Amino acid sequence: MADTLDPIQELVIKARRNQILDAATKVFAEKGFHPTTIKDIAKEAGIADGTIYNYFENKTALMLGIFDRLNESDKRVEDFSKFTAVDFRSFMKAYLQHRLTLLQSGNFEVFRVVLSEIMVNKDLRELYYRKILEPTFSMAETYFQQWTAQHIIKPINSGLAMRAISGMVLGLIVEHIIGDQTLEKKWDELPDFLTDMILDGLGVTYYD
Amino acid sequence: MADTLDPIQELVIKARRNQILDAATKVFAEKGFHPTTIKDIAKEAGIADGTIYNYFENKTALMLGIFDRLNESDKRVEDFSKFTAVDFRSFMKAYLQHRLTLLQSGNFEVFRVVLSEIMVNKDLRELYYRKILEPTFSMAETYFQQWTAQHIIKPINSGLAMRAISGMVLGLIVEHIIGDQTLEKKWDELPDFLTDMILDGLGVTYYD
Amino acid sequence: MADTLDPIQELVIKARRNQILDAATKVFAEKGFHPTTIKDIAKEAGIADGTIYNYFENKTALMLGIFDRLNESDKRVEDFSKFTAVDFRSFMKAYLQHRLTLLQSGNFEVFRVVLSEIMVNKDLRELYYRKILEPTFSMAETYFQQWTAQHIIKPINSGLAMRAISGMVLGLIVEHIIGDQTLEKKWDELPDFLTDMILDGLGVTYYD
Amino acid sequence: MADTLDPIQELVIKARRNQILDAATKVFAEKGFHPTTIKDIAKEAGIADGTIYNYFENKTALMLGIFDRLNESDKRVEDFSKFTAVDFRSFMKAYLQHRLTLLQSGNFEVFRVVLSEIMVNKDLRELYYRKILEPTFSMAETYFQQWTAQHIIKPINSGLAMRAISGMVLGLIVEHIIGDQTLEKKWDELPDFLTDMILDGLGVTYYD
DNA sequence: TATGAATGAGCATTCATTCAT
DNA sequence: CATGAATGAATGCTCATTCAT
Repeated sequence: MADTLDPIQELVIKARRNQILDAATKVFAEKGFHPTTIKDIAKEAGIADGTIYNYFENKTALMLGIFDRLNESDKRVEDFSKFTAVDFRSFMKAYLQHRLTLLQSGNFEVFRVVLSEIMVNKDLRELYYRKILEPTFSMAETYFQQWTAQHIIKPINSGLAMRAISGMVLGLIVEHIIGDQTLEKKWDELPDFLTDMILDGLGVTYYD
Repeated sequence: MADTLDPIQELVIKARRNQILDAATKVFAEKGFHPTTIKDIAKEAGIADGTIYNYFENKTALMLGIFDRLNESDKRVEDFSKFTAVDFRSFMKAYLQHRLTLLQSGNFEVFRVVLSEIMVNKDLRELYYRKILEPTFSMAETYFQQWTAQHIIKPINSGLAMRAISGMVLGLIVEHIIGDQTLEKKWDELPDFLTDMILDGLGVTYYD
Repeated sequence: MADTLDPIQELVIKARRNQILDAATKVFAEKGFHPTTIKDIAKEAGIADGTIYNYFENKTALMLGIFDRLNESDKRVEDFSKFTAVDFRSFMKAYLQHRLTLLQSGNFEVFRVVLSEIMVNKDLRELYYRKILEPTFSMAETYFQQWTAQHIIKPINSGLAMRAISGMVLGLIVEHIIGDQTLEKKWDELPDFLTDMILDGLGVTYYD
Repeated sequence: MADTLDPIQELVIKARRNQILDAATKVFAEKGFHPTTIKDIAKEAGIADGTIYNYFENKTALMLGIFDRLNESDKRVEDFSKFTAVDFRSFMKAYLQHRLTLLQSGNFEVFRVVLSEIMVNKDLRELYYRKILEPTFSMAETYFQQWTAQHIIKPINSGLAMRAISGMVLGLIVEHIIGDQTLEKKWDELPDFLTDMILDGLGVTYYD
């Protein structure tokens, strides 16, 4: 009858969805997507199997849901304008800091599963590209062009530069996920280190 | 009866294994690991389901097998000493060139599946780390330390530098896998671009 | 508290039952008994799932309910005394007319489902036999015996004759249900045709 | 490799299919189509659940299979030319005899389930019409027209006559299925009785 | 009474793996 | 060794029914 939901109902529904996604996140992180059964998730959430299907179309939708939540928490960050800093170096440091910290506190485990599935599931992949990668790239490129115009950075291919930097972050995360101990230990040093490396390069003189 | 195999037998076995792995590689690349059935692979290889189990313990072992073959072909490359170049810049360019070209010609699809599974499967992950990442890192670090000593590159944390660079390559591959069009188009420009970026940095002056 | 229901309450209940049965009839007719879910019916009726269980024991009881309503509307007709006609031929025509028209205007679809379920569900089958077939047969047989005594029809086995005739009607309905186009087109000619056939036979002479 | 099967293999497959269909027939007859589980059938057949799926696409295909077997056994009969008799009356008697006997010896139970499902399942219904009803009707009509031309029967609408007669048979079967005791007891008298009724009619004189 | 979220038993189907031939 | 039929455990998902509100 009513097209719109009682706002309280809406809250309850959101809470239940989150409860389920929390459980799914935890179990997926532990066992991976495919080996996890709906029963596993239901048990973890302390509800019946069937209840999950009142809130999610199917198992894949759970992945989507987790993905969306990651996405939401990302969005709050990804606005570069937040990183207002006096100079470019500080800006880059702040950005890297943020990006690399995001995954700590258990998020590594989720990201492991989500990224794994993204790589292999076309729908998820396209979603990830459209909702995250593309917007980020687009915004970042604008900034790079401004900085270039302001002679803050060299007049390089901003599209590639930005992809290289974000790729570097992504790759480091993957290496961390795969179990590299050095990265695990020195993760906090990365923002500083990478900033210097990106801005100044490794070469001993700038004309090398 | 015999502890050692007839060398001809051994060849036949190796050939059969490769035949199966070729099929598995193809089907995994098309459908992903979990959605692929043993029957799919058997059909692709033109043999019976059961035959596969004469050559591989189970489905996971097929993944391992594919992984090992990638590994083998990697090994032939990964020896940095091959990249003997007059100067460091040329060396870096050659290395990146090699690393980035490796995945072309259909290998992207396999790598997509293998990496996806590596991220999520503990055994595979450890194997990957132990057999590939760690040796590479170890060798690379040695080189970096030499270069530092020779004042070819700045005296930075060679462990992090090398992880950042290989991470960048890995991340760019992942971004490519995920479907980024810009990377697809400009893939060939990357070795040059990245070399400059890594050596000289993006900053407009080296003291910025 | 009260053993007897407020007559208004009773009306309300009857109305609600009918509302539900209307919905059930419609959906059963469209999708069949087993494929139809309680939710389907509730949605069609514009009420909640649970409400249905305030009026019907379970899903089967809905079938029973539909069946009973068909039964009721049948009863009003099945009294042969209604078909008072000057002669036997007119009587038979009127009866067949009535029987064959009964299912038109959407009732074919319901009957399809009900009959299908009757054939397979023991309870329903017995109910159908006890409440409909047997009484009808019983009444019809009485009439046949009268007609025989009055030399209106031949002195044949009235039990078989009557079963043959009603069987013919039933069979034609089933053939129609199954999708015979000829019957669909010529349905209206049947009363006349069948009457002649039943009374005069197909043989070219009566002593043939 | 081989497109054609080893003829022995083919026999084995046919035997296994029949074994499964025997079991399915039995259990369907006992419990009806929907309430029967694959496990029920597998248990009855003495094989594993999964084995059934090596021989049949899905549960519905089992119904189809049963239907096809009924169909086959029907075909051997339905050729009217078999019923060569000196006169039409003998012919009709032989035909009815055959038709009504066909379902005895346990076949009633199968037919109950098959017909029930036919009424409600569109695919099955169309199949039944196309493979059985239509060909039968078509052949029968030809015969009726011949008989009419030979003045053996009255010049009536042969399409309707034949549908009425086969409908009568079908309806009597349904009435029997539903549990009518009279029909059960007098089933054997039907061929004679119906023949007379069809040819001579019930009316006391042919001009009534 | 009406609601509809929660339940969980139940089922069709899949598929890795085995093993007799 | 090769085969492929047989296996049966495992799982995603459905849906009749209940019951707290």
